Amino acid sequence: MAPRTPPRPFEAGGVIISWWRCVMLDLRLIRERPDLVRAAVASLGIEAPIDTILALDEDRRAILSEVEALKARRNEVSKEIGRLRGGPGAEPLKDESRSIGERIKALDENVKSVEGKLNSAMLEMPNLPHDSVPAGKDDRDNVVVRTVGEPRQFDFAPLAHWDLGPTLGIIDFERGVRMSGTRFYLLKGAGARLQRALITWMLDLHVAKHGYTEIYPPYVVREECLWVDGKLPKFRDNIYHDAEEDLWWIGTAETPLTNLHRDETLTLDDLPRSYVAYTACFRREKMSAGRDVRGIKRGHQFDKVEMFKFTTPESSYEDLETMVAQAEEVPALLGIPHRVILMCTGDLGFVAAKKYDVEMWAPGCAEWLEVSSLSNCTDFQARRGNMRFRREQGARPEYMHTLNGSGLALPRTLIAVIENYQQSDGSVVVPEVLRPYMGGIEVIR
RNA sequence: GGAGAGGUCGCAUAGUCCGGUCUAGUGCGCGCGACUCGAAAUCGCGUGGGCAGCAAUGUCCCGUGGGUUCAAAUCCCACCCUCUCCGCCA
Repeated sequence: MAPRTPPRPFEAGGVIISWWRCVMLDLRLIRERPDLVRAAVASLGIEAPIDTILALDEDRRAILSEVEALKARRNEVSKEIGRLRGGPGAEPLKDESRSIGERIKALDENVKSVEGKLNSAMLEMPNLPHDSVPAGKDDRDNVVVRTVGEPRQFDFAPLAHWDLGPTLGIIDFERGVRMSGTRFYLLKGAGARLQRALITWMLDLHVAKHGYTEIYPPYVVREECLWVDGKLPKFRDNIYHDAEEDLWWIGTAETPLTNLHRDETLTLDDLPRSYVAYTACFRREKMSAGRDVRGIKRGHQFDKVEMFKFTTPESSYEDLETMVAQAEEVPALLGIPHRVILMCTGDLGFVAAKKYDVEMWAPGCAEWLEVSSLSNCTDFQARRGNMRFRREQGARPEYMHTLNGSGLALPRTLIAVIENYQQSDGSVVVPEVLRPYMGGIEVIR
């Protein structure tokens, strides 16, 4: 691929003025079916500047036709001046061209300002939900699609990982906090190794069995990457940012993976493309302390194995089901109960057209832990990142569809393993599938 | 971090000094056709994208963004990226 610098989708002041224009939600759809778009957005419970967009779009097209006619005339006049080679008769033409130029300049500034506002507004437009997504207000309306596996029956009271971990010496909260503050911890000995085993095993599973290509991406990215994957503008406050170099720490491998084929036009043969990446993830998570943040469930830094797929519009929903099944294999092979939740419109968020969560049962803290979130983002990210494909040589490029899903998030999977495999004496049995990655250790004690 | 070279229509290159027949030439690749029993070779034609428009067509794009000019691939400024040498190092 040609190493070209992607234009930044904004400039100081937040006004977008690059060629990065009008490609978020298809502008034509908003223009032609505003009623439909309005209803869809309303079902998400998200505010979107649809009226602003409609007005700006109309403005833009009106100015554009005028300015293009002027430019056509100026090009003509300039050519004529060139033919005259400075001979007589050139001067009046220069005057005409000059005055046309002034009008063009004024109108161009208009266009720029209108397009800037239009692009900002378009970047605020969420993706629209698929027909198969249940209507609902919030997470209470999500649908449990299936529950797989029976919770283990304990003949003692199972402990939560925040008790088990420190006792076993595999989780150290105090020293983590001493180094880095609240919401940091460290894993130690067999605990650190168990997490590493999970990472390697999951990567191997997705590469060898599911055909994904492993990627080791950068953990810091430029701002435009976050616009492309849809983290911006919504999550600005949750992202760590190095002001000195203007680099942003990823909150998920989805961000670099989404940008993997940015500004590329692939062929149909290239699709689908499946990638899996293990990365650390960084999130500011400005939640207050409380039950939800006890233990290692929600830290500022965590590890995750992420699956990502670039695919075609006609197969993306099928691919989503496949990806969910691939994520479910992790709890299945670990022998831990899990369930699959279909998110309702009100809990879909900004970029997904359809989204499932996979949750694993943790008997110690007695809750279903979200270990994966799998989304079909349809062409939403592809439009933002100009990611296209051609069906055949010479055919018009079309936007790809992108999907992402955790192939599982780590500390939570670790929690589930520890809590499900604990024994009455406080030791933890290593699941069968992980033993080859644990140097044969069968029990952590 | 310092010094130098450079980013052109899939790839490779010409053009940039001296602004206007560059609405970007050539080769390769690719597509269609001719020749052929078939193929190679050869010959002919074609070969990007965005936006506006019912269309004809117009407009914009020579790394990105500005500026100068009647007119910018070409001149000026800033930035991004690549390469070479030096320095520094996991």
